[in-house]
Amino acid sequence: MPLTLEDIARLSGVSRSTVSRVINADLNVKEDTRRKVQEIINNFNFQPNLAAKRLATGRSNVIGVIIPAGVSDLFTDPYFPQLLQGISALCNTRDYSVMLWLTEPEYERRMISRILHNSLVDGVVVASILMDDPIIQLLIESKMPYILIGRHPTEDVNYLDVDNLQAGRKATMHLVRLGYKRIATITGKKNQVAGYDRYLGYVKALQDSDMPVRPELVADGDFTEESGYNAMQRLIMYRPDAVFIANDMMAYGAMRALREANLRIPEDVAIVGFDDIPASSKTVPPLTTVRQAIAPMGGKAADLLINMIESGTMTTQKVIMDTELVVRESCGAS
Amino acid sequence: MPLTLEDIARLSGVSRSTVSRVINADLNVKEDTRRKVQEIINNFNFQPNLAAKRLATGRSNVIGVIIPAGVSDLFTDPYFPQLLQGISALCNTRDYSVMLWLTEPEYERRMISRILHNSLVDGVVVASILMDDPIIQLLIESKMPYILIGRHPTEDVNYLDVDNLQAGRKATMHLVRLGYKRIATITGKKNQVAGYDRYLGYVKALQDSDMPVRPELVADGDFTEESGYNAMQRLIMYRPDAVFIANDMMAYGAMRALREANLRIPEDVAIVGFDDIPASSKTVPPLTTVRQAIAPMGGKAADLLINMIESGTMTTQKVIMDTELVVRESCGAS
DNA sequence: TTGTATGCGTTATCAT
DNA sequence: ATGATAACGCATACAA
Repeated sequence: MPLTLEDIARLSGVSRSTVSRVINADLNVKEDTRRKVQEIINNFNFQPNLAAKRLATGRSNVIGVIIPAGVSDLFTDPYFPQLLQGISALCNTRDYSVMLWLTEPEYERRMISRILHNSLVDGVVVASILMDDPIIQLLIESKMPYILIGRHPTEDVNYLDVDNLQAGRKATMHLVRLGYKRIATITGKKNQVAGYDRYLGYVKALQDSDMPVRPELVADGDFTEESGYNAMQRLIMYRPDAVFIANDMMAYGAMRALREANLRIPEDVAIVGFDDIPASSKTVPPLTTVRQAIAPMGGKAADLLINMIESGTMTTQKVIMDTELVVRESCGAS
Repeated sequence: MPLTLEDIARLSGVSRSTVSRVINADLNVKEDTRRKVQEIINNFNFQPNLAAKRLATGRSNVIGVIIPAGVSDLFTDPYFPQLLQGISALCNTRDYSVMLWLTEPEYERRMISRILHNSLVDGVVVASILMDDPIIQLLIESKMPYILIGRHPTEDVNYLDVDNLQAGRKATMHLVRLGYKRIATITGKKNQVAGYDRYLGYVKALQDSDMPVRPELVADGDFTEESGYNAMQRLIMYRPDAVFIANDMMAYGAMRALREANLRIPEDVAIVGFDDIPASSKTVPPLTTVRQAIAPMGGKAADLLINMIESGTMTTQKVIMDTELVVRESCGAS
């Protein structure tokens, strides 16, 4: 039912090829006819059929975003919305569209394999990969341009990440400098790179300060509020005077546990979180936390991916984004 | 580079059409050859080119989701992630993919028009529409199957929504029954249907109870935490003993304002929110709020849309989802 | 039951 | 500078 190149050609008295040239800004077209054709296009609000374009050129101007829904909590953590926002905004500027897949673990492999081979997208951004995720292999084999959000230990893998290790170190170091002696940590999932690296940063800060890493002061969580609450309850008996917590959601849980135990923040226990999600400036007391620029990271990822697509190159990229420690009352700042 | 039907045909010693029949589960194919072909397909992990399929059939098995990013706060409110989750999960079950557009106000019209005409998607879900949104007209004119999330006052428009009016009435009525006399409200944006309808529900509850609607007890917000905080500060001087607040984010802001004014919840001021976002069971005190099933609503919307697409009908649909009042301590429940 | 031929709406190559 | 024509990979009407 929609108009085609052929229709526009007939209406403006030229051939299909000329119309195509006008649309693709080909220089070999007389200014006069260009204007004439463009007017018809505008009048009828003609939009070329992208499926046909895809078939003819091999490119769709669509990138895929794959979010393994099982990995993190899509509902409570604004991480993914922000990432999507960044990706989407950049795609708008470069005339790309985004295809979104929230993959469920049970279908993940099959679905990924479909995505990589059915030619719907020119490249993919894959968010929140596990350290040992098998889909990496599929990605590499597929020859499709891709970029991971989240560092990956393997060689020859394209990724983009915040410097979780440095950030974890910086956050813990802040507590060291403030004079805390029994600094604990609540970790994220250690099979996720972010969880692992933040934990390593904590360890490194203590080692660099010649302080012991006490196993009883390391409590594992899984990035959810609930797990932060539980982890803090386990930690309390070991009397930490400060805690570095691998994300803000868990920090809220930890604060809840401290409140229930009638411990004051930061007088009895100081807290540092990670993410600076919007609510963190509104907690009581406001949370000291590491700010990572999620949306810009998404934009950067999409930009790199589109560059790879358009240049046809697949050079390995490893980009590390900076972070910033936002100091608030939860660890004693005024 | 990827394999084509032709390749598979050659490899399995049949014709292109037979392979096509196998893939599309056509009954007219001998079980024997079906198995043979299927095996080749599996061995080579063949995936048909969807652009070509789209071109040949006129259908892409892709639906679009359009979220006007200007309308609400994508980052702090889990509404959109949940909606996306519901849509995505349903699409997985029906073998559809989703294309996501977060439209920015300045480009919105042009972008929508492109989406509706470039044949990338078979239909669209449009979230969070303004009451007077001009894109409705574009939708109707385009003849593309669509469904709005959010009631729309115009006739002959397909939408799906929670019953905001009933829910607002139910929430306010709860406060009436508990004996509160000076019940205030903090509204959402009144040019969004949800904001408007929840406000109407508040008014209706008071009228049905022969209580006056006092203008000074109505404070307008815009669904953000900050606006809830400001609105509550304005309300305090008029001494409300209870407040119905049009969403949970604003309720958090209001609770912050009350805390700063040294007013106790619910002893001095009782609170009812709307959304039951995950954090609402963890506030102090836990928030009484209206729960709407967002993800299921997204799934339902996608289901309806796909039905429209596959049946080729465009009958007007108006579906209203139920809500549930979750009573917690913020209005005096144990 | 299977194969052949045609068309879907573009782009791209080749003439003119 | 422009037009005719052949792909692109699939589905499908028709023939066998």
